[in-house]
Formats: sequence, C-alpha cells, structure tokens
Amino acid sequence: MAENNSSLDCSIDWDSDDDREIDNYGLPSTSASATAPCGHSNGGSSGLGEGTSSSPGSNCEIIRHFVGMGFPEKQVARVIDELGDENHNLVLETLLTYSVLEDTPQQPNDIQVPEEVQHDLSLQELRPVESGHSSSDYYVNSFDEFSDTDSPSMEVETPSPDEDEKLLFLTSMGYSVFEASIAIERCGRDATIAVLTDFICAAQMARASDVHFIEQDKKKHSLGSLSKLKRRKNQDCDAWKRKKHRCEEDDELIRLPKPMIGFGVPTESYEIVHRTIPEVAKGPPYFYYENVALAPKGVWNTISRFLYDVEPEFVDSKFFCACARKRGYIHNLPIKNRFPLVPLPPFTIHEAFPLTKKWWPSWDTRTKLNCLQTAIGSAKMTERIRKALEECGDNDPPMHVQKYVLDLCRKWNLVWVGKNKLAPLEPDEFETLLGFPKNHTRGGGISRTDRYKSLGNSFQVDTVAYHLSVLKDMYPEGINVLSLFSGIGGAEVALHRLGIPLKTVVEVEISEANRNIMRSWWEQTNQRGTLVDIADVQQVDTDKLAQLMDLYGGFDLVVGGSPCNNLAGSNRVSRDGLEGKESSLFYDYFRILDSVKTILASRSS
DNA sequence: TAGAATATGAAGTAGAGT
DNA sequence: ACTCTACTTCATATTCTA
Repeated sequence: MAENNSSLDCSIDWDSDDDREIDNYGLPSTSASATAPCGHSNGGSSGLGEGTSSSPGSNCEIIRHFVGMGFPEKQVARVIDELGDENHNLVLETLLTYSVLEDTPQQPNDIQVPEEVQHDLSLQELRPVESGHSSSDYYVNSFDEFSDTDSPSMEVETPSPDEDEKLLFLTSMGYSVFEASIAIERCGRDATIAVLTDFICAAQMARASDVHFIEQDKKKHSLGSLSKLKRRKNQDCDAWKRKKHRCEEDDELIRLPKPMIGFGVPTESYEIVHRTIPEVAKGPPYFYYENVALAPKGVWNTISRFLYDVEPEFVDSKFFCACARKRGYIHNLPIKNRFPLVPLPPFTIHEAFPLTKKWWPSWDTRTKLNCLQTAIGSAKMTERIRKALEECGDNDPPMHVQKYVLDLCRKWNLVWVGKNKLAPLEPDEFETLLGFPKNHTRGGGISRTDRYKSLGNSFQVDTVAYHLSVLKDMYPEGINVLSLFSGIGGAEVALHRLGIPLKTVVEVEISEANRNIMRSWWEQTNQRGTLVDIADVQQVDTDKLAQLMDLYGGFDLVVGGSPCNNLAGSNRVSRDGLEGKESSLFYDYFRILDSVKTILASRSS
C-alpha cells in the first residue's frame, strides 16, 4: 500500500494521499537545539561557550561551505566578516536568523511580523542556542503556511525575558517566529513549552481542516489503525482549550497497530512491502531510531514530525522471540526483502527455558514473557507466593490465589524453578532472550544490578536485525555506522550477526560500563574495522562530525534509541514525556542526524 | 561506599457492557 | 457517551548490608 506521508501538519495522516509537496511546513526545521530542552545540560558542555573550535581554514573555503548550503555569498561573507570564521555554528545560526528576518516581510498575503517580535529576535538573542545545520527555507515556509489561516493582524506584546527564552526555544525546535509568538500570546506567558507546541499543532491542524482524507478500508492486519485522523474545524483558541481533551482522544494521535507487527514480521503472513518515504527523509544516510511504543500521548507525533514525517513502525518483539518488547522504530530503510537472523531464537517460554516446564502449573497459561525491564522482583515477594501456594496443598489453588500469583508472574516476569517456587530471570537469560551472546554483559567490573539495567535498556537484536537486514546487499564491502546512545551495542551485534562488515563504528554512549562492554565485544569478535568511543552526545557537534566524516568517509547509517526514562510506563516518578531530563536527548539524536545529512548533502553537490 | 534488596502506581489501551 | 474491568510497562528512591 503506497502511502504518502507528506502531510506535514502535526496531525499525522499516514493514509492521506494528499500530494502536497514536502514544503517543510510544520516540519521542525533542521535547526535543533543542542542544549536539551528545559535548560538542563546533563553535565555535558553546551550552549554558547562550547568549544566549536573549527579547524583553521581560509575564508574562501568557509564561504564556499555555506554558499553550498544555499546562503547568498554576499551574506555569508558579511557574517564571517562580522563574527570571524572560528565558530561555524554561530555563523550558521546567524545566517539562519538573517534568513528569517529578511524573508518574512516578503511573504504573500501581506503578513507582517510584529515589529516587536522582529526586534526581540535580534541576533544577540538567537545566538545562545547552538544549532545543527538547517535550511533557511523551513523558517520561511512555515511562516507562510501558518499565517495563511490565522489572524494576520495579531497584536503581540513585547516579550518578557521569559518569553524570549520560550520564543527562542520554539524557534530552535523549528517553529516559525510568528507561530511561536502567537502561541505565547494566546496561551499566556506562563504556558509551558508543551502547551505552546500543542497550541501550534492545533493551529496547524485547523489550517489543514480543508484537506480531505481518504480513509482506506484496509485489511484487518494492516496499519489502518494509524489512520483516520480527522481534522477539527474549529480553530479558535478558547474552543481548542475546551475541546483539547476530546481532540486528543480521537483526532490527532498516532495509534498502535494491532497486532503490533509493523510493516511485517517473519512469523506472520501479512506484510507491507512498499511505503512512500518523504523526499527529505530518503537515504543515504540511512537512519534508524527506536523508543518505547507506549510513550505518553503525543510523543510519537512529535518524534515523527522531527524525523522528517516518517511513519513509525511499531513492532512487538514477541513475534521474534519469547519475550514481548513493544517498540516504535522510525527509519528510512527499504522494507522489501527483509530476512531474519538464523538460527531463529526460542519462540516460547518453554523453548527458551526447558527446565522450567517440569514445575510449570497448568493454570499458568503464559507462553510469552512480558517486557524485560531494568529491575527484577524481590525474593520476599517470591517467598510470599510460595507460602500462599503451600497453604493450598497439592491441588490447584483457588481462583483468587491463581490470580494473585499470575498477576505477580506477569508483572515481574517470574518463571517456575521448583515446586511452588518462582524466580526472576538471571542476567544471562536476559542476554539470551534479547539476542546477545551469553555473558555479553558479564565481567569487566560491572555489577549484577547494572547488568539488568543495561540489558533492560537494550534492543532486541533479532527484531532490529530483521529491519537492518536490507543493508546487507547494499554494503557488501562494509558499513560506516554512527551509533548514538549505543548502550551495550544492540545495533552493532545485529549488524555483525547479519554478516555485514563493520568498517567504522563511532559509538556515543554515556555509560563507561557499557562502552567497556562494547569494546570487549569488539575485540572478542575480532572486528577488523575501527571503533571510536565518545561519551557525551552533546560533544558531538557539527565540527566533530565533519572531522569524523573526513576521517572515515561519511556515515552510511545513523542508529540509536534515545533514553526512554521519562516515557516508560514503569517510571512512577518522572514520566515527564519528551521534555523530560533524559528523554529530551531525543533532540540530540535529531540534531546529529540532521547535521550528518547536511554535511553529506553539501559534499555531494 | 558500592551494590543489593525492596517498595513504590499511574497512564494508557482495549473491550465489554449499560 | 459512559463506566467498569483487564492488562502492560527500556524505572526511581530509599533502605539495608557487607
């Protein structure tokens, strides 16, 4: 089923055959903030003072570099003259700013940016946000599109410093100045970034309300459940606030496919073999992004919007192995002629753990384990279960005891290891289920607790390998990989097991223990390529990327799953969504991916 | 002090029924 | 439209212990 995902408003319509060109409307521009939203830095260097010491070069070269990105030569020369050529990011941000300020008055429909806004978006205030590369077109077009329907003569008060920060942040997310200022004006100065982005999304939706959507009668197993995203007519802000709750329920959210097989899995007959990827998203470089499927509402809409409006592929690993793992993947890989890793892993609990069969009661009908997480059940809890069962004698326990036990079994992924004896899985059993070699995370000074943590945060290798398998024919001589948030190397293990030579792997991983695990695996598997370690994603700026790409010849694949801490349902404390402390590092994934795309594009032209 | 052990719900989805 | 039940979830904070 050919699908055109070029619908660019915030409400994603996977089934629309709307053939509007990718005009960058609503797309967060390629300029993403390097500093994590909410101002935290995670201990990494960030912001204005970051050492973006560019390698010395002549002005000519640098001017050519930016001209190649589409900026007027005269303007580039002027900016470099003003700022020097030391800090490429600063130069780029300045050029972008000029693009915004100079282009806006030329928009059709006589839309004017309020003077105050223009004034407050002075160069100085835009500077502090370090940015990836961007096409200035994004700003221009998004401004144009937004203003097309909303009130053009909105009065905007002079922003307060707090407003400035929000304005700055929103523009760094890719929204136009006008969109951002209107949102702040309408929703109030105290509105959070989340509320403001919601407002902008709603306005974009409203703007698109005249677009008709063809609801396709898909088969039961199709991804049709992602569709049927209606459009709300009413674009009044107050009305929107009243209706927000209802709209979120039935309008704009990406829905999970059922069964959760993405574009297809080896074990199910139904599959999709064709999809349409937006032009701006097409590889190379190929990219592969992963996170939890059951994230808070709206998160996947945002992630998808940033990642060039590519439709997420939601897959439950229970179709690949003996444990469930519901994850969303956004990638621009072909989906035809995928193949699974062999040998196929155990498919049921009994196949994975034959020894448990002897003790498994008939009333425990589980065939698959639930998601492997970062923490395990306590001994006291399994002891309570044992006592409860022993009180029931040799017969099957009464229904309420069965339910009590089964609920805990499902919650903590317990398996039967003796008469009335349940136990959580061992770390090496985690490794097997997830497709890693046994003892992959063992030794090297890592604690048992940390093994669970690292494994619980990892890819399911068979699942990921199935998606990556199409790369094998494309890169017979080997592949250069930029691996962000590598963890214990799920992607690398998958590529290796697929028989794809790893020419270069640049891994970015904050945990030293995880980097050690990767390094150890690299050596044990006699890799002939080069492994480069980087600790902090925020150290990976445009200069660093350009340097690495000079050295190794560009990246073929940018792979990674950004932190799920603030998205995962298990988190009782800080499930704050995509703006959360750790999960906001998604924006760094986007920033880095976009920089790689930009650098590649500038070099190929 | 590091590691281990333990306790700590809510949010979201889906389906059935009223 | 609404309520109710059933089910799942890449985690965190605190306390204990060697």
